Amino acid sequence: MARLREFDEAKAITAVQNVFWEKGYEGTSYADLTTATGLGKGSLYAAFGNKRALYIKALSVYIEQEVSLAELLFAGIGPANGLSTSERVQHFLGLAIEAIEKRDDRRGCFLCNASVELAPHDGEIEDLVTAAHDRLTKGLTALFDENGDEKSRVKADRLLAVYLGMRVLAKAGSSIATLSAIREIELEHSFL
Amino acid sequence: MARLREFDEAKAITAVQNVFWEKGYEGTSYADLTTATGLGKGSLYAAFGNKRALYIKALSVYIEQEVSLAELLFAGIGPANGLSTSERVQHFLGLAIEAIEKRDDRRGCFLCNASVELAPHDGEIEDLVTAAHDRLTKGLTALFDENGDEKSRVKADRLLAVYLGMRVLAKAGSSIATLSAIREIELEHSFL
DNA sequence: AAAATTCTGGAACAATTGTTCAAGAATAAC
DNA sequence: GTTATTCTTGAACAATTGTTCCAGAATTTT
Repeated sequence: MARLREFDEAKAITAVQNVFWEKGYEGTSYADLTTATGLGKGSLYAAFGNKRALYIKALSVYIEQEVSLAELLFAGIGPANGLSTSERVQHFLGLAIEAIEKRDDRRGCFLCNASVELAPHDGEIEDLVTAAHDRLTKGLTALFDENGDEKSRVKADRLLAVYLGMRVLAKAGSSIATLSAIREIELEHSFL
Repeated sequence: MARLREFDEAKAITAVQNVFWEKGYEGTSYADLTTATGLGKGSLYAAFGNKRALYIKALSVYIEQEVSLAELLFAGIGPANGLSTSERVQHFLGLAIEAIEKRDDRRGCFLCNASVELAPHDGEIEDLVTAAHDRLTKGLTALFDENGDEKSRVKADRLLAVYLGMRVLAKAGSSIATLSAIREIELEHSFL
């Protein structure tokens, strides 16, 4: 043992996450990351490695946080306790709306961004993204299964597509009215 | 008048389009573009301008081509003549599946890629993307109107979201089986 | 053929890229 | 307090970035 690490590792990767989330992988320079974290290049490299490793770390943390929350939502655990199937789906799609509505945040879903920008070119990132999608799909499938839905799996896949599509529309500048209307009709249709 | 332009302008922007489509805006260097077109930097700059102008040009051409085709499909004109509403929607969503199935092409939809990477940061590109989405939505709305659908507009927005979501899933590595199943259930649900 | 004009390729540019490394600061163990 | 170890900062690095510019090639008009 010797000199202790001065910076908070978790805060650093949160800062890194925000930069990649906002600007994408190629749009982010290592200088952006040192600025955002307030660290020297040496420290960042020593702690996490190169730019790609940093991105993978940030994405992994994002997935672990957001997908876990979604799983709780789908399962009706915690804050989602007592919510109906429809209400849980409503909250899920609401993620895409609230980011715009409440936070004026057009960074979209980091997972979705990674799928578009990097998954086709980087096998490791593809695996991360695929695993995250699988967890979401499984959670949604179980949710639909609660109602004895026979096509639970396909409906789960389709709902994930709707969610991702809404995220894309939000980045493209779709209005809250449009996004809300999509969610509304989606809820009507899914549970006839 | 003096020396004539030696290269084919249309071929050049097609080459440029393919590079941006494959690698994204930030992932593409001007050197990539000169390599792809076979032109010197001077020629490219003289003919089209800087990197951003080149991207906007390539995106505009893509939109004009693809959105026009989609409009014909929705309207049942040309190759789509005689197709039912359901069949036209099937073909539309098929765009996301066939790229993978027939061409093993994971570049996705250039318009969707632009929405994710650039629309939130570049107003001019946002406008292009929004206009394209509007044309698609209008075409779909008219299609649903043929059946006297009262919620044609919202259904159009929702279908666009499904399409974009499928494009994201395809980039993320979703199987053809999954994508096809999504399309199938989407067709069942949309026309009850 | 000469002149005028436009195109072409690539050299040149400063700025930025991702990464490495070394010199010094800070702390734990002795 | 000394030693050993780890951390921190930032200088240094070669490579690449987007862009400009110029010398020469090509073509039309005179």
